[in-house]
Amino acid sequence: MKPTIVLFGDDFRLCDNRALIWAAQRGPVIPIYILDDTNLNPFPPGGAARWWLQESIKDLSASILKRGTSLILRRGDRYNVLQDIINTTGAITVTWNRRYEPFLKKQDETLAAALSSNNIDIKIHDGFLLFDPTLIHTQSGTPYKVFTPFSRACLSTQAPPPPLPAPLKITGPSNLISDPLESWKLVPTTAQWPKILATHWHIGEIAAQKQLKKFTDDILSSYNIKRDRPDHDGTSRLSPYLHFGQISPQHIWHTIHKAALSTSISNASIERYLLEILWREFSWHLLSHFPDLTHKPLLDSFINFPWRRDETGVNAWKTGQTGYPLVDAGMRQLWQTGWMHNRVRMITASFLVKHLLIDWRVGASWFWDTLVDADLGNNTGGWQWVAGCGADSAPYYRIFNPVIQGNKFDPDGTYVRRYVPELAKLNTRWIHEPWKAPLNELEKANIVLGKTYPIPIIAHDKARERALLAFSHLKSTEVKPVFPRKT
DNA sequence: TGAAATGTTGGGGCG
DNA sequence: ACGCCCCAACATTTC
Repeated sequence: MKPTIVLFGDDFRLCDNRALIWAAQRGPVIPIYILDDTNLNPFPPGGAARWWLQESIKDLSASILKRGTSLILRRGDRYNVLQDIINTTGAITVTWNRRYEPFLKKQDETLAAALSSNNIDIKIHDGFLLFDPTLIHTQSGTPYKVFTPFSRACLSTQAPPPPLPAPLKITGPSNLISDPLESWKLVPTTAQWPKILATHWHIGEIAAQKQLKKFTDDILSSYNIKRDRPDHDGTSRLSPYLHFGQISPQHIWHTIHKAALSTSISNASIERYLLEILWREFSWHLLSHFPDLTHKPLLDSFINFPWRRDETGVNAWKTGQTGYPLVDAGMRQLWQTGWMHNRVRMITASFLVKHLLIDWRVGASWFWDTLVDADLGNNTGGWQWVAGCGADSAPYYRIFNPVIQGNKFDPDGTYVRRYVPELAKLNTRWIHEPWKAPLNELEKANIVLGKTYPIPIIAHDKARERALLAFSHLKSTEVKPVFPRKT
């Protein structure tokens, strides 16, 4: 029996890895990960993601080794590398799980065509999304551009297949050359930040499953209430695992449904979480249908929007020095931990786009570089949503007030105090608006505004007024709202 | 999965 | 008993 080459991509798992499981059932397997940085990928993984990638490769290597063979690491053009392996092993079949990042998708299609023309059998499996984007569409056959009907369509179609167990044994040739992972230099060896990130995360397939269990056991029951509270650990924190395929969305989907049956978890929490998973699905389906969305607004009216250029403002935003405690806490959480609470993502993004009138792509690219869960579908969808130029997105006049949001979702200031320690001693009354605190209150807390903590780089009411004016010019060309159809 | 402005209501103080 | 003002609480509309 000739070996089957399993080409790993964004699927660093054995469990429910359909390409791997399919190959292992047929016979010998050559699992391989190819780092292809010879190409012109417009969205190569950023710093934080490269760190997670490196750790994921280590984890996958170890677990494949336990099952009986080795993960082969190679760097270079994917076609050339595969041809080399094919020539030395006599393999005639290559399999992988489908990818959806526009550039990678195209690259995979080219690869499949090239190998096929050399009489290599290609078998492509699914597992990154719950539903096939070509199968979820409106009655007229067009992609959904509004979330609610999209989610309804997902929920009323055939349920995703249950996850498959990991292959017990993987056999394969053991004489293949593999690069030492260190030689790829995915992460700078001298930098401090990877060490700091490492204190916040456990990476790997087992870690992903543990996190899912922790979520369903301890967090899910109050998800509906706590998911908006950055001061609580109320979210799933599964995003990086999901992005790197250390857990499949099918696995999550079925686990959540099981939890809904066997425990007293409220329907509201279950439904809320499933909707969040479907937002991911929505973003990816849209990106799959409109591959330009990574750099082009869905709404044409935004194409010539006069975004401001403001190096100083962008820098204050990136480093968490805007003078708005909640915004700064979020941006610092991002830098320190490679992750930011979802509500705070909306608030910080809104601040950049609406208060500072900076192009959403500037923010998207910073998130892309710093998030361990940097995910082209979610990131693109999220930023277009905030900017108001995407599908079913926030209207232009929805401008988050960081003070109100802070009082509402971080009422004790716990989150701000954690990430903006220079404000830690400030009375809760002023924690989200230190510029209004009486001088003696600031003194008591050892704060000198403008020295130990910045004065707001822009006044909220002025910024709001300016944004409303700027965005209101779009109105005339805005897409008209859809009215209910006559039946 | 906003916020601010504007409108409405109703209870209490008071002449 | 009544009208009037004030204003908080809530509702609606506007950005």
